Amino acid sequence: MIQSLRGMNDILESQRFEYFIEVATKIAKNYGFSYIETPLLEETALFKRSVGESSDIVGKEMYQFIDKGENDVCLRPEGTAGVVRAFVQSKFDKAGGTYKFFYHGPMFRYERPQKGRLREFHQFGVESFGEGSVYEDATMIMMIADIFNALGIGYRLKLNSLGDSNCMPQYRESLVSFLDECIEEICEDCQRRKSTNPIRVLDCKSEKCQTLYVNAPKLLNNLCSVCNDDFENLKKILTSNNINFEIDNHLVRGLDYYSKTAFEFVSDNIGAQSAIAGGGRYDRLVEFLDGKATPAVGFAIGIERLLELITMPETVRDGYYFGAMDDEAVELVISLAQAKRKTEKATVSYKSRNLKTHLKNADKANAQYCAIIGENEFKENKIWVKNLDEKTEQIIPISEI
RNA sequence: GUGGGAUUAGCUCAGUUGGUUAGAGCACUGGUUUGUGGUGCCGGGGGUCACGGGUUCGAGCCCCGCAUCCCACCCCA
Repeated sequence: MIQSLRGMNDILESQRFEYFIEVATKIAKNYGFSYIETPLLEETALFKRSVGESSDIVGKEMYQFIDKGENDVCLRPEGTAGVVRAFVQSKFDKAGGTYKFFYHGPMFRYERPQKGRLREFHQFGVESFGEGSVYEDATMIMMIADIFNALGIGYRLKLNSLGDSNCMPQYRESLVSFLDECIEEICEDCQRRKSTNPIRVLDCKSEKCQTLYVNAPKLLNNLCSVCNDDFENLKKILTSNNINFEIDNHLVRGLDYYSKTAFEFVSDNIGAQSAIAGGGRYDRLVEFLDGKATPAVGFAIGIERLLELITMPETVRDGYYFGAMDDEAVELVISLAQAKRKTEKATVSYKSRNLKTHLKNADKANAQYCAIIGENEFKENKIWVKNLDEKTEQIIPISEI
């Protein structure tokens, strides 16, 4: 038997999946976002320059290969880079103004699979270009909160600010000199991080490192006045809109392009892979990808991780089930179902059955009405219709069904 | 990439110290004295015990390998 590749699943819980897309799409549109779809395959350089070569995603997790035209390409490991590429390629950066996109689709990362971590997984994401106000950051967070609330998903929101090109380099320097002082005591990973992306040491899982970093310079204490004011405003607007959050000094997003606001929504009910949404501001990325400097902010939601957390709406009976009790009436009920489908859902049994079996089948099919032609009805050109919710039934002429 | 656990029917799982023809519940399917479902009763089909080797008179059970899933690390949505 041929199996799907490791970490790549068929989507069989399609009702939950569809319902999530439906709810998230509706809310994103309410916030003024419109749908964008970009290719699954992109030039490898796109991700090297945006996500960053120091990240694990680019460093060791990409499905990368040389195609038949000798292009170095890879399956997208995340969604933002492609949207930014499309934004720049379409010259929206030069046109100016604001642009707001949402998307959903598969992402690919070659990782060891476990619960909540697949090699092909699906994200719903949103990107906003041209809006530098921190209120847009707050709006992003409120949009996610709306989506999760609509789906009945509980969460905790972690918040941090990474600073901008003004204060971040300075902070990085003081962090590196701090690391130099305790270089002998920190773990191997952190020693490597010191040169590749020092900020990431803050997120180190080693207890020993974390004990040492208690005395490390704090991001939030080193923000410039602009970043600090923005962060204060962000907290204020979230509070006044009843969004609960916790400040997490160690929240460092794993992609290199983030600056200023960084946030992560986590769930305590799905195991170790607890991040269900993450995002932040990336004001420099458009420039990195050869566009005109444009402020931007976005987020992504991991759909598979949410699926089991979604509270589905109660299913209601819907449509018709048609059946016949004698072979000679089967073709007639097929025609009736065919006509009914112009306006409603209709299923039909191709086999003649006794009434009890038809009712069972109609119930299983979750039909609202069970419409049956038996011996008597067939003679009289009538059909027996039962409302399965109200348990009422009537016999009506076939022309009236 | 590292460490640990698991894998028996479509699903959830039993299966004794290695010993005839591998079981249950659910699901599916057929019937159930007169045409009434979601909740009665009786029957039926369905298994290369993940896969490949090995030990043994004999392996679902013991050993080795491998694949996948799960858990933790790591990473992140």
